[in-house]
Amino acid sequence: MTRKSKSEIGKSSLSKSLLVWYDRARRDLPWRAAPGERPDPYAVWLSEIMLQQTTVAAVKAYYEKFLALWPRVDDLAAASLEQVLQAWAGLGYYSRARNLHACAQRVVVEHGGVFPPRESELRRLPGVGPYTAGAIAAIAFDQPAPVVDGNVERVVARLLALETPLPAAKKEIFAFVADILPHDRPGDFAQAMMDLGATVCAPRAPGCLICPLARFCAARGGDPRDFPKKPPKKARPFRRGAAFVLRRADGAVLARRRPERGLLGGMTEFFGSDWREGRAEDWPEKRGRERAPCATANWRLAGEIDHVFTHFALRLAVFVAAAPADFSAPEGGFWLAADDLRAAAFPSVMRKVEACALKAWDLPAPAKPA
DNA sequence: GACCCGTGGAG
DNA sequence: TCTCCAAGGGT
Repeated sequence: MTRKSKSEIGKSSLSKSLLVWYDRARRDLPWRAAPGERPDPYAVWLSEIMLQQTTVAAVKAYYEKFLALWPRVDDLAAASLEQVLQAWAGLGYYSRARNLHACAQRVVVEHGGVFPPRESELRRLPGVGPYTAGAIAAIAFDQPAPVVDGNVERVVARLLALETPLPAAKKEIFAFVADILPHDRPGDFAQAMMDLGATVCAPRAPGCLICPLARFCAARGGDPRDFPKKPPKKARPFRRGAAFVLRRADGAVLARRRPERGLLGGMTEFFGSDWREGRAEDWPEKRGRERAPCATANWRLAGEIDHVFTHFALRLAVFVAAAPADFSAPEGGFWLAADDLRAAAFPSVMRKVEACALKAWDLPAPAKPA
């Protein structure tokens, strides 16, 4: 029997303390299997994609909706991209939805409808990066894969009092996690690290007094909030534009689809101008109207809406008009029937435009979709 | 590595 | 135009 070094004992003890805590304090989440049970890889994958840069609270309703609409991966693969985008609308980062759909089809066609258990195979699937591949391998298949997300980065940066700023510190963090990973419960270990980061080792209010890893933590004694070190953020530019909501007598509105790639790719939107950088005073009302999809309609300004994207803020002037009787949808446009409005693949910014227009017409705001 | 890509909630 | 951020991935 080989003697264990002091650091090996410390690492083993750290993992044990974490798992003991996890068995008592683990969060009960819809996609999480009961203790001792193996979760459905499809459910794990679906939840992991949705949880990318997205809060648990925001994901829950979408997760339930997707699982109800498409209980298995072949159901999702058989759906149209349009249906998937409609169901994803409002959750953000829409390339995830496009990749989700493509990934489901790949799993069906290339893997017989069964998710591959190996991290290296998972990594090749669209929308599955280093984190997600490790998470699925560990959680769904109990493979000893290191799982490093934002929570784990914060927990480890504090444990080690890492002076290296992110993202440069990722290598070091990954190596540490790989080193302490217990091979008997890799799935629970991954989820325990993330639960700890989410509920105890929180960004702003770390609960060091109740932390099971406090005795291992190098940041304890100082201010844990000093870690991880992060580079300063860039200023967010301001853009401005106009949106046009044209309404037919039967209540249908004119819409179009955005290009497959790029911002809000594949999503439905109202016609509008470009969104250009500039100050509010550089955008007189008249300039917006020039871009209207129907020159003969009597456009009036309904109001303005504000929306914040990841890398710019947007203010949109919302113009509304009744469609002339002889007007037909222009190239690239289509009429969205009043009954189909609620289910349309509108991103949140377009829901704001819609709400602004409905209010101007004194129409009731649509009920929030289930 | 840098930049693009949404949204809503907490503090 | 408060700031910060949440189970990242693609290019």
